[in-house]
Amino acid sequence: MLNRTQIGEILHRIAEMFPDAHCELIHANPFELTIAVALSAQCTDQKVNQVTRSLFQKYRTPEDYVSVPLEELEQDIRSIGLFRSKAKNIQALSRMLLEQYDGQVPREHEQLVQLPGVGRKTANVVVSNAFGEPAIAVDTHVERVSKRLGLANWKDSVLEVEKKLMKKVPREEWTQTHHRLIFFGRYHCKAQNPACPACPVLEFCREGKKRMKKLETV
DNA sequence: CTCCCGATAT
DNA sequence: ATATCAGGAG
Repeated sequence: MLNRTQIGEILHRIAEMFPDAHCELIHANPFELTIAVALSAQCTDQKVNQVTRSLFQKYRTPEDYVSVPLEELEQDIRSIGLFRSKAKNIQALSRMLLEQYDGQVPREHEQLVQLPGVGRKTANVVVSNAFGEPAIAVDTHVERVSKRLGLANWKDSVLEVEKKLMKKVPREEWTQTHHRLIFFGRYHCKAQNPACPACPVLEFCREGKKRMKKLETV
């Protein structure tokens, strides 16, 4: 549907819209980033930052997370949701870091996804934001935006969406593009009430045009 | 595929 | 009341 030129124009306009898109999870090192991303599943970045502000003061190393009872860590992250599985994962992840990696977060994607609670998306966020390795992490925003715009198909899995985006974008722009698509999805092309009437890429968006027609009939 | 789950927006 | 939020594991 979309040709090379159109895709380039779409990404260019989104880049102009959010020139300073970046990781909004507050962190001071790769370990904190890994914890923050693991906590961010089905939860807003704002809420994660609210919890990690105190969490990262109490827990600074993998040893710190392992040294408390599971129930205590659960209470410390309870307000984030999915807190039982996340607390268990964080302790197991910390143990694995201590046993296999001398307490350091590994730099390789292949090793990161072996950590409990770390899947493909989280690993991509860590390698790109903490270690400078180009990656496109497909989260709920990237998936929704890509499918609405027609950069991917509605039936595509998140892995298929990631592959299609990597093919359409130069490798050295993967991480920036990833952040811009997140900002675009979070602040403009939102899940509920997307701002189609004020959208700079409406002319390329099948879903947007469809939504505009529905607005006219009302 | 379902389950995990509290907080917030709509 | 319901949908959604930087998903991952079983």
